[in-house]
Formats: sequence, C-alpha cells, structure tokens
Amino acid sequence: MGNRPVRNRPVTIKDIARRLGISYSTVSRALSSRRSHLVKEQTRLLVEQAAEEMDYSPNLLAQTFVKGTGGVLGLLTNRIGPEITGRQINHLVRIAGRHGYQVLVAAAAGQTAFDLESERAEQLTQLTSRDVDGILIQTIGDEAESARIVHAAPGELPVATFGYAVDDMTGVSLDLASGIRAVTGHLIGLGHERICFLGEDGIRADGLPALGAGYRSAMRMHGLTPRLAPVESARTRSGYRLGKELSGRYTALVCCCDYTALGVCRALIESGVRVPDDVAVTGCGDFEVSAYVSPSLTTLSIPFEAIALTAIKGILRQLQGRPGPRRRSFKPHLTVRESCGAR
Amino acid sequence: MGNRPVRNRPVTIKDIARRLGISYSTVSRALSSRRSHLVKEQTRLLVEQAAEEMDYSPNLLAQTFVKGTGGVLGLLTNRIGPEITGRQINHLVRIAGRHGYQVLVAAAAGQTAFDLESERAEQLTQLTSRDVDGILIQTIGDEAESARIVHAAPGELPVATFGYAVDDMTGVSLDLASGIRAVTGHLIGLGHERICFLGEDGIRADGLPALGAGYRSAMRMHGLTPRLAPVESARTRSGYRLGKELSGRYTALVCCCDYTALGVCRALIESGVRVPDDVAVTGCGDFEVSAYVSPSLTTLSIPFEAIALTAIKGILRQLQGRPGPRRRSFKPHLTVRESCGAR
DNA sequence: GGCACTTATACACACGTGTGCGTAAATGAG
DNA sequence: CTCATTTACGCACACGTGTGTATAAGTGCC
Repeated sequence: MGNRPVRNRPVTIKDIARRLGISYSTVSRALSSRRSHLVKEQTRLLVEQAAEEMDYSPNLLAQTFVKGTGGVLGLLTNRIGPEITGRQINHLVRIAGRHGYQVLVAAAAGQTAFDLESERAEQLTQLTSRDVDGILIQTIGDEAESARIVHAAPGELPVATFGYAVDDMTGVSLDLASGIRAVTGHLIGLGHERICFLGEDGIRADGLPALGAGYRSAMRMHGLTPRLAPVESARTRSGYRLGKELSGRYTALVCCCDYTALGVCRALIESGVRVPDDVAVTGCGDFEVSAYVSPSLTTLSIPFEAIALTAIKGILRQLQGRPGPRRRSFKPHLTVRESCGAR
Repeated sequence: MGNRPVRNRPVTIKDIARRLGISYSTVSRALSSRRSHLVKEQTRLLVEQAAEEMDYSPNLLAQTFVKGTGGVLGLLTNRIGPEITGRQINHLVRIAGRHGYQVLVAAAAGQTAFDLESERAEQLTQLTSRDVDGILIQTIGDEAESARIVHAAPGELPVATFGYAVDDMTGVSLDLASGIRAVTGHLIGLGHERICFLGEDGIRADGLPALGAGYRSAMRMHGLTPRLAPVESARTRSGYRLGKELSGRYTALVCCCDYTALGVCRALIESGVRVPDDVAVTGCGDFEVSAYVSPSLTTLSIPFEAIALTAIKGILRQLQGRPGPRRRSFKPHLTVRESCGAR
C-alpha cells in the first residue's frame, strides 16, 4: 500500500464557490437543499449552470460521511455453489440498482469453518464501518454462525437475511425441508423404496442441511430406512463420481442440487443405466438448463428472484422507518419432469 | 431518503483518547502508523488494549475519505446473460477478497441502448466519486460505448476492462472471433456445408458481435455462404424456439452460447432429429453442465476465472505504481465432445 | 426615512481519521 | 549544571459536504 495516489482532483463545491465569488455553503444549499426558499432562484440557476459547465459531480464519499447514508447496500455472501451465489448476487445487484442502490459485496473465503466464521464477522464490521445503508446476509450452508452474525450487526442498521431464518431478524427463509419431503414423497408414491439422498447430512432443521433432515423424515414417515451418500460439493463433477459408485444400488436418487443430479445422470447413462427407466433422479434448484436437458430434470423450483426481491424490500421497508422484524418464508415448488419417470 | 438515521454510535479514536486522557492524534498514530518510533511502546500497548476492550473498529469511510484509498474495487457489469455475469461477479469478488478488497458492484439496467450508455456513465462517476481504488469494467455486448467509458474514467484511477479491448487501456480481451473460426472450421472439416450461426449479427470485430464476424469469415474462406439466425437472448428458451424453427434445414448449428445450444438440442430431439447424427450442434462458453449433458456439448472453453484474475492483477499492478497500459488477450479453446459428431 | 420583518448569504462547526509541525520532556555529552 | 539532541506528544489543519446560527441585504409599512 503506497501513499495517497496523486490524481487530477475533481471539482468540488469550493471550486464553484470560488468561481462565482460566493461561499461554498450557499453552493451546497443551492445544489442539495430541497427547501428552495433558502437560496435565491437566480443564485441557484447560476450555481447549477456553473456546476454543469465545470462538470461537477458530488463526492458521494463525503456525502455519505456526513449524512450517514449514501445509496449503498452491503452484501455478505456465503460459500455455497458458485452458480447459486453468482445468480443471487446478480439478482440482488439488478434489483438494488432499480431502487438506486449500488451493492458492496463482501466474501469470506476461509479454509476452516472457524476461519470462515471469524472472517464473516470481520467482513460484516467492515461493511458497517463503511456506513452502508443496510446489509443483506446470505445464510445457507454454514453452521451456528447466526448468533455471531446477529451480534456483529449493530443495533439499528437495517439487516435482512436470506436463506434460513435467523432468530427474529427480518429476512427471507426458504423451507427446503418441506420441499424435499414433497420430492421424496413423490418418489415413494411412484413405488420406489430403495431411495438414497445425495447431499450433506444436516443436523440443523433449516438451510441446506434441512434437505437431509426433510428426506429422512419423509422416509421414516413411510417406514423406509433412509440412506445418505455424502457429497463433496454441489457440483456436477461431484455428482458424476457419486453416480459411478452408486450405479445400480438404488432405484431412486434424491440430489441436493441440480448440478449434482445432472452429474449423476451422466454417470448412470455412461454405465448403461437408463434414467428414468432403471433409476429415477431428482435435483434441487431448477436451474436454467434443467428443463432442457434429456431427460429433463424433476426438481425443486426455488424462486431465487422473488427471494432477492423480498430481501431488498425488507431493507427498504426498514429504511423508510417501518422497523420491526418481518419474516417471510418461501416454499420451493415441486416441478415434475422426465427424470423421475412420472411422465 | 429521510434524515440521518439514529444509531448507537460506534466508538471512535476520540473515545479512546478521552478514556486514556491523551490526545486523539496519539491514538491515531498508535493504531495506524507503521513507524513505531513516533509513539512510545508503552503508550501503544495501552491504546491497543483500550481499543480491544472498547471493541473499537476504525471507520473505514473516514479513512478512505482522508487517505483516498480504502480497499474497495468498483465493478461495472454488463447486461449479457445473467449466468455469465453472475459467474464473473462471483469470481471477481472471491479473487478480490483474497487480496483484501471488497467489490462495489454497479449495474446499469437501461431499457434503450442510449439509456444504457448514459446510465453506465452515471454509474461510473458514482464509483469514482466513492473513491474506489480501481474500477473493473465488463465490456462485452454493447456497442460503441468504449469512448464514453474511457472519457468517464478519470485520469490516474486504475481501470481494467475485461471482455473486448478498449483502445489502449489496461485490460483483458477475449479473442472470440478466432475461437468461432476454429469451431466453424472444425465442422467444415467434418464435411458440413449447410451451417447456420445462431446469434447476433455483429459489425464490430470484437466482443460478442465478433462471433458472427468470425463465423462469416470462416465460411467465406471455404467458399460457403454464411447463414445467420438472430437470437433474442443467450438463454435456453430462446435457443429452444429457434431449434423448433430451424429443425432439419441445416446439418450443423453454431450457437453463440451454451445455453442457446442446449435449448436447440432439446428442440431438435423433441422433433425427432438426432444430435449429432442428423444435426451437429456447438455452443460457446463451456458452462459447468456442458460436459455432463447428453449428448455432451462441443463448445468454446472460455477461461472465465483466468480472465477475472488477470483483470484484478491489472488493477493491483497499477496500484503498486507500475502504470502503463497492459493488455492481455485470451484465446478460447475448442473443446470437442459428442454434440458435433466427431467422436 | 426609520423600524420591523423577511430573505439571502456567510461564518463556523461537525463527521472520523491522518499528518506536518511545534514544543515540552527526556536524555546525552561536556 | 548547562546546552544540544533526541523522543513523545498535542495542536491544528485537511479531506468534501451538510447545516444551525448570526448577520447583512432587501422589502414593506406608516
């Protein structure tokens, strides 16, 4: 890190004031004050014209500094699959932009779980110390960090989580457990009994781990013994490997991610196992391609865009002075296609 | 909007100074100055201990304000496919985070092309007026805005474009034209003559429009007449529609995007056309699923992560005072799989 | 034309931090 | 013990903008 970089300083309101021979507070009022009676109409016009000519643009950093508000939302992402995270960032940025906000993205890339937690806390304080107007927190996949997050997020700063519910904070949660129960139930209804779940075996009842829990509860409800195959990551490659191993041992495979499912399908097909005739496969997420692959994928449709929109609405609501936690839960929707053999 | 939000003010160096009965400039030096001889070791320890106890964290906004540098990179995205943009944002955020930077993302969502250009300019000045340390500009797909971008980006602020080359600015470009020539040439080598390109018909020789240009040049080189089918967007749905229309009129379809290609494949298969036996299909991008669908997709592999890394390296280089434009070009790599019938 | 009153502008301080410079304290040498 | 030198700290200003308050200028009224 070197010293202050030398750049051609942009014009400030002081420059405008100097040129017009007036004080810069007058310029400030002329440009920013809504109550027009504080500055003479003629002066305002002069100032605006000069600002235009001198190509003035306000220093948003200074404005944020003094006003404590500056049109930026913070976003703390989570290390789940890059596709989901990337897609969510994209949605959030677009929606925020529509409301006049830019998005400051912080990512924690810790190696160990502990590193990751403390890194997330660190990133959060960085966001707050930059005086963002609100913070969006993606909460899926990591364990037990909610308390720390809540603690790190200071009192009145608008915060919205999206992923699983965190205590009584404003946020958007996704009921993955009920969704995966629906998927599993659907397969059972089709006559399957040897059904395996491919994903991480979660304890907690929400977030990504909820998938495993939901699967187990559905199996037990029908008197079937649950079988879980742990997956390294929610990627195609990982599903492919698992598909090679599991080939032929089950009649149905419930995957924690569409990419996992697609990898599995490929592996099965290469091994001469037919999908869905020999083995049914389901995914989770309903990615863009999932309706167009062959066989098309039976999966859980997740309203990613609605979730992003609702999270941002939650922030905006708090910014408008309507506080109080406001929780909203989305249910994923079972989309039946070819890969489960139901049609 | 609204007045300054009331929050529990975080502790400042003044609070520490008050508690210790010393001046706050001493506190500032104790906490930030690298040259240890400016403050007594004992004082430094006292200050650090107090800071720890009071849970002090520096106001990054104020630091940025006074130093002109604050660990934030700006990113101006482009409205190409949400998948590519999302993925690139994800890469950039992760890599930037690894170097201690957060990323401030600005998105322009203009409806008309003109709106979009002026919005991009607006977003750019917003980024600079927030004193970001550097700006990453995604340049793919839009026309003729390079001049405006260059103009809007002030003198010495480190800037790196990625996408196509912009004048003599530091950046990363992607030679899509040569890539698509390789794809087209490969199909011609397989004996195809009735080859259609599915994408936008570009004039400019770089960026996404370069795909059309590259295709045409390859066709002409072999004495074949180019045929172009315009695509609405680089999405599966759009490819699917086109696939229904074109079914059977060509022996090979060169698509501008993997998603387009997958949509096309689906449409063809539904119509009873076999891929690759009856029609060869190729994509562009080599997305995560493309190796795992059936038939697996012959496509152009684009080193998205390397591009992101190189762009950020370009910014860091300038920040370390090694200026001067530094251009780097990547060539996409032809990845032959099943959908073209070559294996 | 003087007084009360409105209006438009200037002055000064604030936001939190960094830093050049002056100065008091501490230290050294003679 | 005195003077020169180093060391550690405080003062004051800066970054660019917003805003409360004092004040000068303008206006109306009798």
